[in-house]
Amino acid sequence: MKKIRTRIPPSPTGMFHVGSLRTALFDYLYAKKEGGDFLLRIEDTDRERLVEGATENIVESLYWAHIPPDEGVMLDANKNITQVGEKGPYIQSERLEIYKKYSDQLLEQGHAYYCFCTKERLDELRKMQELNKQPTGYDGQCKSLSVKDIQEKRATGIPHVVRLCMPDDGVTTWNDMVRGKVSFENALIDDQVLMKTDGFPTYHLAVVVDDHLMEITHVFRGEEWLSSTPKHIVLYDMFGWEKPEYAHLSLLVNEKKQKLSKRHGDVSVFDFTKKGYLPEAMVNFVAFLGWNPGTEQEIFTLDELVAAFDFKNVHKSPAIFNYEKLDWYNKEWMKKLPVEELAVRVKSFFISDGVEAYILEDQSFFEGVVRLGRERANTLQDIVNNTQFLFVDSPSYETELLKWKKSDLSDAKQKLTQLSEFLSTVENSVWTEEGVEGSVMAWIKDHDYGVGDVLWPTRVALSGQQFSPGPFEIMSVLGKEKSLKRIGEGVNKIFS
RNA sequence: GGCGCCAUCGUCUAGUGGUUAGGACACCAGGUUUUCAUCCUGGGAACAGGGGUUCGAUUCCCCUUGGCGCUACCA
Repeated sequence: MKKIRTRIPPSPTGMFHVGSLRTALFDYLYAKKEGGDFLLRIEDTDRERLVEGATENIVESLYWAHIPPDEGVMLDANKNITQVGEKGPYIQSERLEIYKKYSDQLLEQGHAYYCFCTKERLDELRKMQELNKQPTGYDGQCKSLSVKDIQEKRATGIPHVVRLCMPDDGVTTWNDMVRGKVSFENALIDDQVLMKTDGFPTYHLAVVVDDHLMEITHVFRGEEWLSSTPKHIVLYDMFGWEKPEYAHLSLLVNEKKQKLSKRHGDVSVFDFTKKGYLPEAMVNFVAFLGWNPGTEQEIFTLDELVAAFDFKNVHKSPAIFNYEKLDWYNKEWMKKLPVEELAVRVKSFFISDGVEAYILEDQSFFEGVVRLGRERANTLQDIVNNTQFLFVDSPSYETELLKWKKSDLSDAKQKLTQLSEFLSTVENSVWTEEGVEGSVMAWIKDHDYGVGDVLWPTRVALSGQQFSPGPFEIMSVLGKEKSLKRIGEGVNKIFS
């Protein structure tokens, strides 16, 4: 039984895309499920679109999502980029002589030919074809060049590319893991450029050569590759190599059902990490785009996904990337994570927001903050946003806010004054959420006060906000001293 | 234009010839509650259309329509 090997081959042309994350996740899940390996290969053959730092971003995104590669481009102990494995290099720009070798082989065998056509001619050709409503594609002019012509042109240094010599009859068919039988007529397929004038291979040559040399058994990729698959299959046959299994995954699309692109909103993994989405939520969400476990379970850990994953539940229609559902997953995961763990994750968001690091050293305070912040948060950033009032000296708010429903401010002042006196008698040892709640509720009952008449102004005095966590939660986080200070300030705001 | 892929609630989806077409998100209503959130209960909401095949089609086949993808010396 051959070892299963999958791979994610991103181009470093920008931040790692959520669609690539989903493909990578499926690669990872399948490999892990089958006891195989998952590799990362960097496909940097387009020299013009290279983006600095993109490779780092790709690797870091994979690690962030907890789906690190087993082989290929990886991170070392110091978080530096490194390459690990016997089949390297795993960065295509470092493999140029390999592609040259195979390109030459194709040339020799007559499966490819030199093409000296200029960009201008090609543009012109395409324009004419479009004008005449003909299928676009190379017209094969250089295919019939004589050996002598070729030698002359090469000798004079005219730039050339190498083109694949597609068979002009027959049908290329394969059995796709998600789509079943797919066929294309060879005659309709263009003589694809394999080697560019700059000596770099195109995707089509490089991907086939590398997947073969790296012993990739399963190729999972987006549906946009469906129509170029015949070219790849033809190449495998020309080389006499064993073909991998293909699975063309449905596209991730936006509300307008178009391919997700950065022109419309957030599409890179980094966009979501910086907003405070958890990798667990992101992975969980993205796994459910085009796949389902066949049960009604919605929340899955990575390990559970590995166990449950099966291609028979991968389906073929495109999936809209639904940000609201992502929020829900993130909220669920924030609830599910232990508070101390969530505190670790959210810490940097507080720091970025300007909270002094030493304040967060107080573990019980910080965890209290987090516990209370996550109740109303969809993201880590939300936790920061809705707990800001806990970090200020005194919350600022309109005095009117202290007024509860049909009650009035002087009543609020009276209740707060009395409550303050009572609270100052509460022992520090009782000053927990439950302790304060028990004491205060009993006190309210003893005085036969309306619960809202007391608790509303108290909560507002503590938080300064119309909507906030409950007063007992806040008091337990703030502690007795600060709580009494805020209630006192509330009293002073009201001039009776 | 050519080629290809796709088609169940608004969204993610279950369903593989016989179901009151199920769940989740979102939405709406009610309840709990000191606010908001949580939580609980309930509700509206879908098989694109037309032909076949069949005793019977959401399910199988064909056509139409619609959406999308590819059609580069980009991946």
